[in-house]
Amino acid sequence: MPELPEIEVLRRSLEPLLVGERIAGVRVRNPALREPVDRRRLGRALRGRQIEALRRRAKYLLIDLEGGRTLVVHLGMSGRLTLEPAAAPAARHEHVAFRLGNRRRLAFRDPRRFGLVLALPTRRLAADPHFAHLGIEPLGPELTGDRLRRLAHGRRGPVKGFLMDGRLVVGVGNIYACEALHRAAIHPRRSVARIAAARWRRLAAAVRATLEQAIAEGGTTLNDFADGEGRSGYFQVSLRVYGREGEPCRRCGRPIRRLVMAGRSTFYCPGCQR
DNA sequence: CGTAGACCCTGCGCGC
DNA sequence: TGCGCGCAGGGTCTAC
Repeated sequence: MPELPEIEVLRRSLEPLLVGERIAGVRVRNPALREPVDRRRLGRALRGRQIEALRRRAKYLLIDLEGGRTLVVHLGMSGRLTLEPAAAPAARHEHVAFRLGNRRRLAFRDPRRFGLVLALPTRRLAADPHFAHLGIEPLGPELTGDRLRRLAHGRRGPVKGFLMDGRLVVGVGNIYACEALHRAAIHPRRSVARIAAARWRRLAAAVRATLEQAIAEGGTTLNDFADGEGRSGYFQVSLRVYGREGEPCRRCGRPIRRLVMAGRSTFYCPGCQR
């Protein structure tokens, strides 16, 4: 499921279905996620409380409850969060389930268990270690070419790693880093020390446009979600380079290449990315 | 300090 | 058909 657009699409689709509902109970089948789930704390923080709002910070989904509590969910690499009929049997890897009052349950499924489920006091979210170090939101007004240029000051590494560093800019994962760099015509290996102001502006615009387009296209899977199928939206997104090794660049026709950076597949066009 | 690599874990598709 | 390998959208920690 997860890069920022997928979480944002999930947030928008769940919001009308969850706001006003009450969490009747929490069931933890397997607490061994990225951090161990504390059954008692989670149950005590959530049980009986009504859901007031759904927010997002970086790739974290924030479910605000009455009484100043927030349910924090991170999907890791393989997490899904879906609404199921209460009577439906639990799917494989459904590690946590939130029983709702409307004969449904909110099911957290995550085969690889890189995800996260915890409850925090709403007012202490920003200071919590999970959030305190996070960088700027790429869809907000903070993301400008000038801001990126200043963030890069004193750094030398490749621009792809810079984009994916959540302490600087949040929400840009491996797929959309590749996509945004192609849109901006910048080579993923280019050092941030060798990017001038105009190129930074191009990159900021490309990141924003890439994420916004993915959200718009992901929105078409909303109905899937409401049906409880929880299908990924990736197959709908028109990717320019990711997963297209050997196929022609849609801009210049040269074959897309794949290389490995920091252990992650990186796709780019050798013809038009400099 | 900034950066690269290992690691956490399961499932899937591929070549043999 | 079965097996081993490489790969997968995230984040954190350690070692240089």
